[in-house]
Amino acid sequence: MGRGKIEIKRIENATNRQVTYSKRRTGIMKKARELTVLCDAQVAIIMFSSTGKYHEFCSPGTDIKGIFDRYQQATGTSLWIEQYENMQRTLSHLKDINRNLRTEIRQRMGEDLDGLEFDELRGLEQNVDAALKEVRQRKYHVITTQTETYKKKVKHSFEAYKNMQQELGMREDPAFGFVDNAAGAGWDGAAVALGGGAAAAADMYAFRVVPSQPNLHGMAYGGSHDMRLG
Amino acid sequence: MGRGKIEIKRIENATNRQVTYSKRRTGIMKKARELTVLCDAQVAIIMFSSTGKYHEFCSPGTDIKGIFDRYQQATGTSLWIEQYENMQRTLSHLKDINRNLRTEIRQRMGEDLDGLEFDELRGLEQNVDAALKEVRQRKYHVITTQTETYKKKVKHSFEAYKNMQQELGMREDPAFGFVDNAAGAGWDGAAVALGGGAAAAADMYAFRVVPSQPNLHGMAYGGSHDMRLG
DNA sequence: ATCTATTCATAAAA
DNA sequence: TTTTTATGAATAGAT
Repeated sequence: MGRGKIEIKRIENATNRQVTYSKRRTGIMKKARELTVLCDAQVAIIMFSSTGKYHEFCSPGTDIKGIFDRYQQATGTSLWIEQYENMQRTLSHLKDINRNLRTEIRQRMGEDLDGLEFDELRGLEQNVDAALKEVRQRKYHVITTQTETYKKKVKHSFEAYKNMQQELGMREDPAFGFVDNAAGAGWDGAAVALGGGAAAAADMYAFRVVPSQPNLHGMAYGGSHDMRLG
Repeated sequence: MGRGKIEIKRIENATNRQVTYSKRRTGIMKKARELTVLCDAQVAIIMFSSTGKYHEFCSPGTDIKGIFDRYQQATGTSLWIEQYENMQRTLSHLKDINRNLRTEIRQRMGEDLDGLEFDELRGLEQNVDAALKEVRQRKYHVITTQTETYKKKVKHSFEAYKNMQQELGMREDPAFGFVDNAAGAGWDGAAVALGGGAAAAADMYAFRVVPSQPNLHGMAYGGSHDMRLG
């Protein structure tokens, strides 16, 4: 059908290819429309040219999605439904897990204990007790390290100050002595601040429950767990 | 194209309609295949005859789903992709939450504390300490209730026994006395068992950390949290 | 795009 | 069904 028979193989000339695509596409669409009317059929066609241009045909009375839905039903081999249902399952599984995790956290916070058997309560108590010991040990370690660091800082700074004082005293007039004393008082102040810190640290080992709830990694210990799904 | 021109309208004769559907369907499929090869295009066709019979064509190198996915991208009108991506987002959000919850639980168990600041540690300690008090209180309540129940049971049973003994003593011969004594020993045994329970209860308030890890709601306190996604 | 010479598709018949 | 064949439709290459 044309001025000569052509071999069915890729048309190398890009222009010819594009022209042929246009003509034949129109032809197919027309055929599809005729089939739809003549035979009372439903047809959906989606096409992409080699240049990425997109065209579609769809029988009137439905749409591409409608035909694809029917296609999935007909084939049984659901393309997306399967994936979709997999995701649904995964999602609900994750939600279950999250609910359990929240329950565990609440129980570890001493809430919602009504449902627990005695043995479970005993296990929880021992576990929380062990955890408390761990946390205290870690806190102790941190405060020790921090105190050491402060001590070193102070010592270093104080030595720097002494050196400076000494150098100033050796080659400057006595008017600087007053300034030096003031600097010394400043360092004493730092030492007092450090002492305050140590006192606070000691205090922290007391079993004090304060209303303020610090956050850890964005989670409020003792607060409500608002990381649920919207 | 045939022995006579035909009008493009529904073929009323069912047989003719079916025959025409068959022939024209074949024709369209052939055209589609040719277009695919000649023009290096991607084509997908889905058809349903008026009798519900289903046929498809798809360019080699892809499948219906592939073309449909591309179609959705091209049109922007995401029929299903939007839903899919929503679910993906929800899923990854849930996973994040899950991870955070696990972290919180681990920290409440005294693990993974390295990343915590001092203030966070202090908050955690106070929180866990408060939780421990709650758990102990609850355990005490449970054990008290349980003990009361046992006491009532024993009392009730003992009274029933006494009544029986009395009745037997009143109208049966002394040979039953031996049997009654044996029954009494049985009740003594029950009392001893109860006493053992009470002793165990007292022991449970000691800060004992045992290797055994009871489960609560299917979750192992102190165990690994294996409720993660597969 | 539009125009033909050709080839192709297919309606009706068998 | 499939095959045949006369005929209308589609289109390759030219313009």
